[in-house]
Amino acid sequence: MTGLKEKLKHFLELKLIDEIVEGCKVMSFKEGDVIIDYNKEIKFMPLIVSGTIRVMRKNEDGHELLLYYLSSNESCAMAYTCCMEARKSEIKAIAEDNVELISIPHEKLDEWLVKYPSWKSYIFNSFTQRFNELLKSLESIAFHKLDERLIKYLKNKSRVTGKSSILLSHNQIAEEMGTSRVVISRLLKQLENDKKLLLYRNEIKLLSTF
DNA sequence: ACATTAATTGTGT
DNA sequence: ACACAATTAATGT
Repeated sequence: MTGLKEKLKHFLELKLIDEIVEGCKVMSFKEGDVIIDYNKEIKFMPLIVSGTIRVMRKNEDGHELLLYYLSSNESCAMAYTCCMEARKSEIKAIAEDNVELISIPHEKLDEWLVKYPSWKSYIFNSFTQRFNELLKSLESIAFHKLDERLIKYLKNKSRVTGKSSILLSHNQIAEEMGTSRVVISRLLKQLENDKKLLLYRNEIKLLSTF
């Protein structure tokens, strides 16, 4: 708990940190646990202390695709919007590994927004960050640059796992990106020919040139 | 050790 | 996108 204070110090003011430590619960999740599910009321906004969370969204045709990852000191922009009006969740959040997070009661969100400038800029920053990400992927989709999206996906995956090997089948990658397996296989093959990575069964090794 | 089967990956149309 | 071939891993005998 003391280490937690240290981490928050860098971007939140002290009085706010005290309030967080006083009034907020710390929750733990194991790999694969569902933290937030579709159509559930979101009563807490998560602030990740350690571990990483995968945020998914279901399409009209029932297919799930990956929105983004959340790791240390990040929070969920989607959860925030839902919390404010106590709306039902449009997303699903799954623990990618063991996760510790602070759950912030939704009553506090408004209150802190006017009370603490650092909270306001923290929330604002995480929104613009997500917004820019979405703009970039929108651009990629508009120009059919699936290869760029795949590269970002792989980089992301290796960042959150901390490993240069990605242990997934082409099919799982395709599902998370909302495409077909064949195109992923072909793109990966090209990347392998360009000496960017090595392909094995259920494993992709990223090379230093990646 | 070998055969069978299932799952993953590669490729052409 | 689809179909099929090739490869690899898993399991049983």
